[in-house]
Amino acid sequence: MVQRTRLQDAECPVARSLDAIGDWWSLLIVRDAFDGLRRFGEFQRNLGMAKNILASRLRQLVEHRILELVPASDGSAYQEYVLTEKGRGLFPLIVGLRQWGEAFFYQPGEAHSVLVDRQSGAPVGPLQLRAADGRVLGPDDCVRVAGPPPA
Amino acid sequence: MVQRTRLQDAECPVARSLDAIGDWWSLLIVRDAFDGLRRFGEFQRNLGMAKNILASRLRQLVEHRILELVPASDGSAYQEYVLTEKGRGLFPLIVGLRQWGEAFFYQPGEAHSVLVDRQSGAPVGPLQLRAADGRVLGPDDCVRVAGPPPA
DNA sequence: ACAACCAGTTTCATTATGCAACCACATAGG
DNA sequence: CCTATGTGGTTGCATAATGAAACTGGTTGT
Repeated sequence: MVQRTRLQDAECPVARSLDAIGDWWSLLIVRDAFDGLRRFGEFQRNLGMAKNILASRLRQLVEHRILELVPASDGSAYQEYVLTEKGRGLFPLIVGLRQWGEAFFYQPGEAHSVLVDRQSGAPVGPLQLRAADGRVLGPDDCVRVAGPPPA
Repeated sequence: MVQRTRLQDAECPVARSLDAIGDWWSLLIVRDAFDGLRRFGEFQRNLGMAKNILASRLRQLVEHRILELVPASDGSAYQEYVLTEKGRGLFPLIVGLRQWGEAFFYQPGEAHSVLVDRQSGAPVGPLQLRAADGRVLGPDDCVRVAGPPPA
């Protein structure tokens, strides 16, 4: 079992998120879930990870309501792990990881899988943060400020 | 030292990214760096983590060229850790973690820090992935496809 | 010169990870 | 019905990562 709330600093949403998915395997499992994997064995074969660790991570992800167990879609007596709404909320994060990896870990011309828009078949654009008026914001355009005192 | 390339699956950019920043502390250090922290002691006090672990993480982050060491800005003989361009590229990821945390780990009305646009002072909008034509894309609007065979 | 501070390293105990073997139940074949 | 195989785990044990605390060596303030 993974420790929780290691931070005095848990009023920061980033820390709370990392507490749930901050270990090495969890996001890879979630990535595979976005790719349509559902069964214990599928995750295990695709990730090549130890079964006990996978079992433990899946348990955590279910506890955190990122995945949920549903009856198998093929009619067998087994169960499947599927993303909840909360789990699907991780989509921008997975895309962020992917785009950062693409930008900084590949030689120009080195092959890797790409994310494409289903409708056009064209690669997706970069993740963007925008201000209320539509300006795209970079790191220097933002500040973190203390939460509003409870109105 | 942390193991590298644990995955047969390293042709996936998500896996390469996680190999660099997939442990618990690294992204919190990067978050603090975005907030302007630069010195060993600042990170250590703010995160409350063991000094040996912090030293090891900072070393990794420097090796990965996410942080770099520069002479201290206050003129002292010490050094400071600052984000490189690659490190600054993690901005959308940190924002993604923050927004996911805000959306799913707080009760309505529970206080937390917020990210605001410097110019307007208003909270930033949600991270968005867009298609080439500007449509906002969700998880179901995208597919991962194998990288183009080297043209 | 001396005390406090800064940025670590070292040592050692605790915890997590990973491999391999094992096991219960489900399904498939004969 | 009986057996063989696949699925989805658990258990035990070795190894690796983590963490707390003490220690160190250079720096700074007085």
